[in-house]
Amino acid sequence: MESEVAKLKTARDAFVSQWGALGSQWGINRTMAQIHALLMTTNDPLTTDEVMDELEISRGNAHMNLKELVAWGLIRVVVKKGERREFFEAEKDVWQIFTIVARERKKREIEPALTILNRCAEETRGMQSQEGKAFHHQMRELEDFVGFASKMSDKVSSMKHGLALQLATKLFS
Amino acid sequence: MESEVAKLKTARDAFVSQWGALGSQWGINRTMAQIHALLMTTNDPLTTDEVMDELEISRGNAHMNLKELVAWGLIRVVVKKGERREFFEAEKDVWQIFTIVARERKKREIEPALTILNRCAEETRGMQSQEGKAFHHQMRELEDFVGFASKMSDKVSSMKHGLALQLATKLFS
DNA sequence: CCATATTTTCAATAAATACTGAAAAATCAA
DNA sequence: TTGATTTTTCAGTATTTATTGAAAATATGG
Repeated sequence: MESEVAKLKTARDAFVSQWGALGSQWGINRTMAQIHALLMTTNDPLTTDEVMDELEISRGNAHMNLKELVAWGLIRVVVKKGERREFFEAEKDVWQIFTIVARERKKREIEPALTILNRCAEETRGMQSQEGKAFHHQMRELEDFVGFASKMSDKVSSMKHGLALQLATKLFS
Repeated sequence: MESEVAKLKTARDAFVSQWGALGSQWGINRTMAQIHALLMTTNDPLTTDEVMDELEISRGNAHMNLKELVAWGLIRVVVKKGERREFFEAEKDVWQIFTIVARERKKREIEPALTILNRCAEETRGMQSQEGKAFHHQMRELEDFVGFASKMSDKVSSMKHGLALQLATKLFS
């Protein structure tokens, strides 16, 4: 019979590997998603070398992706007294994770779209032709909708976990 | 002075090109996003050859991406009487576009995540060690949250545009 | 200041993804 | 059934993105 320790290792490895594969779908690179998965399921903070060993990746790769995760706010640098090396630990609260990802996606996906739509709408304002009017109208429709989504994203992200859950439950029960 | 027709062409080209660039961020390939942008801002349905000419892409590329957009439901095939070729036209309603994209993202991003989380949680159920319990707990937390997001996505997608807007407005005003 | 540990950078390379173009298959009208 | 038109497929190629590994830069303790 397999020991609990071995089973846990298997489960964690599966999680890390598959979360990494999912990362691609999310527009996050595989290694970044794997490191995040690893740290989310590790109690003690890890060093760069431990991450390298665990995922069998190069130092450069580990370093770049750790820094990127820190920049997102999904992991933190931990300093241990008497230790020269840096340690990394993940934010584990799901609502925090969600709001961080939502904020990042808004920045990358929603805001640039708004900029484009606004510019295209402005440049075609007051056009006389049927074609021009139709284009302008379509740009405005998209702009309104994306702008609305942007505001919704802000509102939801700024809520506390409990409140959001409560609200949603009431709404849809 | 530039004619309105010329200005419109410039605006549309900018939209197509930049919407395509945005597509990458969204996990949609550039050409697919460009074709979608082109058809969203064109009144009359276009043939494969017109799309090829407009975007300066190969037949294979145009064909594949048109079919993919049809599979998503973002564009439709139109048959004109007396015409042997197929024409394509885009869904222009923003709420429709949103629900289609939301459904597709749920399928690609949320459902596979749920499967992974559920399996990892099940495989570590009842573990005795501190580490095992912590892992199991983290998987459950993530599973609950993602499951909740999945339900929310369904509910919102099934609403009519007006209703969703009204609801959201009331909520956040 | 020196020796050593650690972090950071980045050119070269590998891997993944998208695109082309031409051939094959399917469709249609006569 | 034939020949012309249109759609579909896909091997080869190009482009983009991710990763390596080693050198350079930085930080630390003595």
